[in-house]
Parts: sequence; structure tokens; C-alpha cells
Amino acid sequence: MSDVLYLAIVASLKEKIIKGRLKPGDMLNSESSLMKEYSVGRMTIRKSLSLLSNEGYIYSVPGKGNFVCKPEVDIFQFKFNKYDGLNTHIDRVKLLSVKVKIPTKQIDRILNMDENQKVVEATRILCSDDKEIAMEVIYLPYVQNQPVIEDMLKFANYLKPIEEKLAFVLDKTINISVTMPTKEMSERLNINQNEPIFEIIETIKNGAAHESLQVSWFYVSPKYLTIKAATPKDSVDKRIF
Amino acid sequence: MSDVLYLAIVASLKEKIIKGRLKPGDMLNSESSLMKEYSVGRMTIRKSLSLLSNEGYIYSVPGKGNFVCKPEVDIFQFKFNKYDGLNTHIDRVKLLSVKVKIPTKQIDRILNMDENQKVVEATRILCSDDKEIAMEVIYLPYVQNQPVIEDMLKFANYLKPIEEKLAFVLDKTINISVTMPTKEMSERLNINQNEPIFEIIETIKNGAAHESLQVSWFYVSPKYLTIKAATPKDSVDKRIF
DNA sequence: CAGTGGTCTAGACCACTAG
DNA sequence: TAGTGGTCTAGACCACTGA
Repeated sequence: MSDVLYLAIVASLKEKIIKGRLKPGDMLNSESSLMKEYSVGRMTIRKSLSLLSNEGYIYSVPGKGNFVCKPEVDIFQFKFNKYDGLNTHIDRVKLLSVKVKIPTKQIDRILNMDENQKVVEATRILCSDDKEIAMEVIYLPYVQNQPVIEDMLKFANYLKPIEEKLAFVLDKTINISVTMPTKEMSERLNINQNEPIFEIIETIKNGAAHESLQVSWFYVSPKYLTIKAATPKDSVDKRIF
Repeated sequence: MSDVLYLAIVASLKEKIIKGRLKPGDMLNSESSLMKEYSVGRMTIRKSLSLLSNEGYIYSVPGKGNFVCKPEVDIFQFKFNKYDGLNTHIDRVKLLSVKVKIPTKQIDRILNMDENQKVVEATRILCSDDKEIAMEVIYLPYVQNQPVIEDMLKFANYLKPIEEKLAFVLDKTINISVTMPTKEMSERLNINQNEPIFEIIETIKNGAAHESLQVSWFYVSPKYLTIKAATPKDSVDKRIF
């Protein structure tokens, strides 16, 4: 198979699992048995088991042994970005309004605000090729002496610098649902009032600081968005050891 | 921090990355430097680096060094199953029709069928609490002398046994979009013809055998489905070594 | 060429599990 | 008590990189 010992062992064990000779819940042979079976040192066996574990095939219980996982077949992954993930390219942003408001209870709960802290509410239209294709309402905590936020909000993906800076600790969640456009939306986005639109609620948090950065409501016609998701592949070739 | 050496080193390096003292693209100190820096053996350092690599913080280039990743902030993960992932519970299935047909070009391409092979087209209604809430059209390759497929299709999640058997090699993809119901659907599902519905196209393949098992069109009202997705957490506590 | 990461071994001690 | 996996060390050889 492979000229790398631990990969050959991985392939061999994986085959046993896939072919069903090892079933979910079954215990693998002990590491010392496997050492003899494959005529290798312990660390080589452990490297193989480690790879299988990372790929979701097995898990280990200290003092007992290594076991085949009960597989999960309903996990999907997809890549999505409001600003460059649509079927068309955003080339202009119209900033409709920027207001400082007292947050509603819902916003307050989501953003986990301080007492009496206000929010900035920004409403924007995203355009592609001079057509208005999406609308979003953004809420972010208002901090006094903030840098000129309005200039910032004129950029479609104004969070990009922050995202790059905080990338390793960013927690994002999105809720995707469907509604009918309000009158304003249907006029703005030039769609029929009985054509459905996606409603995507996105929250962005700094997971390390447990601090909410933003929540937004994003509306776009299904014309411009399809969610394509797939079961994740084995995390290939990750460095172990 | 931690009484386990490699975890303490992971935490230390992770902090440097999060705090920005190590930026994307930067090279980490070499393994031998890190050995001296933390006063541990090489394998301990490598175990730490391995964990960081698995969690997407770093990658390594043989002959050069270990580098901080350019982070990916737009990957989302969610769990979804047509049959137990809705806002309500499916408790009955009405099998409307099962036909053997010559596949359309689209189906033929998706299922990658043999010449002249036919498909089974099954149409089903999924009910919850005696309301008809979802409709699906399933296509699967027709093989002669097949076991009584109609009995099977009366079970909502009739693929479950196959999924469990093939779990480790199953590739699923779903496309989520939105349309308006056809006349039949709106009558069947008792929804207004100008209420939108989710259209979910799912393909299921055996990734090991490169064999397509099924493709289906699934229709459900947004009332019963919201997609909730989030950025994946660090793959916690995976066994390495 | 020296330095880097990749693979692999042999051996050690520990905490945990089960009979 | 014997066996299991978890952690850690010291040392070896390799292929690859860049000066």
C-alpha cells in the first residue's frame, strides 16, 4: 500500500471498519497486540490510531481500549459569506441609515449589552451591477468616541479586518429561514411581494472574550443564493505526531 | 496551566497566536528551539504542534518549518436530517406512488447510471400529527430482483440501516433553495400557493465505491424548518499520538 | 552544507479498569 | 494484580530546503 508504516496500518484498520469486520462499538486489538501484528513499535501504532481517531473512526478509553465509533452521517459543512458567497458579485453598498438606539429586548439579549448601553442600527442595500439585490440591518454595540463608523459601513465586508484579526476566536452562528418581503423590501429589491426571500440572522462573537460583536438580519432573494452543503471529508493529511 | 506538558505548550502557543504575537504566515520557532524553550523532548513538542495543526492553527512544511495558518472564518457546520431534523416529528408516511422509469438526463447524470438502466421514482408525503407537512420525490437506481422496495419506502428513514452500514464511506450533499409550491404540493401540504417552500435536493453516494445510491427532492414549509449553523469548535480532545 | 520537519524505535513511568 | 491507554524521553535515520 504505502511505504509509510503508519499509513499502511491506517489503511488496513480503516478497511476492516469499512468492510464491517470491525463494527461500531467493537474494541480494536490492544496496542501491544497491534505492535506484534504489524511488527512495529508502539509509537507507530499510536500514530495510526491517532489518525483514525481524528478522522472519526475510533475513540479510546483509558484503561480499556480503542473502540470503533458510532458514525454520524447527518453533519454537513458549507462555506458562506454574505458578501462574496452569492451567485453574483456585490459591487456597491448603499448606506440607508445609521441610528443610535435603545436596544430592544431581543437585541439586548443577543448582544449581551451593558445596562443602558445603546446600539447602532445600520440599514444597508447591497447592489450588484446596479441592481439592488440584498438588504441588511446590522446591530452593533454603541461605544462612545467610536471611530467614524459610517465610513466603515460603506464597505460591503467592513468586518474583514476585524475578522482577520480575531479569526481564531470568532464564533459565528447563522439561522437561515424564509419569509415574505415587507413592502419596503419588495420595493427596494424590486421583487414581487409574494416572492419569498431568505432571511439570514447572523451573530458574531469573540469566543475568547465572550463578547458579542454584531447581529444582523440579511435578506436576499433565492435567485442569488443557494446553500450547497456536504458531509465533511476526512480531515486529510493533517500533521500528527 | 495544565499539568500535562504538551497541553501547557499548546495553550502557550495558542495564546501567542490569538494575541497576535504570531500572525498568519509567521514561522514558529523550530522544533529544536521549542524543545529548549520549554525544556521538553522533541516528541512532546511535536505532540503540541500536532494538536495545533489539527485545530487549524498551524501547518507545517517539511524542510522549512511550522507556520501560522491563514484562518478561515466562513465555514459553517450543521446537523440535518429530513426525518428527525424538522421542528416537528414525523409520525407517518404516505407512499403516493412507486414507478420504474427511464431516467431523465439530469437524473441519469446525477446517479451515474448504466446504459439502459432504469430508475425507481417514489413520491411520498411525510405527516406529523395527521398533518401533511412535507413531500419528497426519491430516485434510486432500479436493480432487477430487488427486495420489495415498496415495503421499505413506507418507513420514513428507510435508509437508516444502509446509512449505518456504510456510514464511514457515505458522501452526502444537499442543495437548499426556495421555490413556490406547485398546485399539487400546495393542495397536498395544505399551504397557500403563494407561500414559499424549501426545496432540498439531496444526493447520497458510496464514496468508497464511487456509486450513487439516491437523489431526492424534498419540499417542506419554512414553518417546519430552520437551518441553524455555526462555525465549528476546535475539535476538542481528539486523541493524538 | 547545516538546519528543518517526517518517520520510527526502545524503553520508562503513570493512572485507570477489571477480575 | 495484570493489562490497557496516556505521557514523556533520548536517540536514530531520512528527505527536503535554502544558502
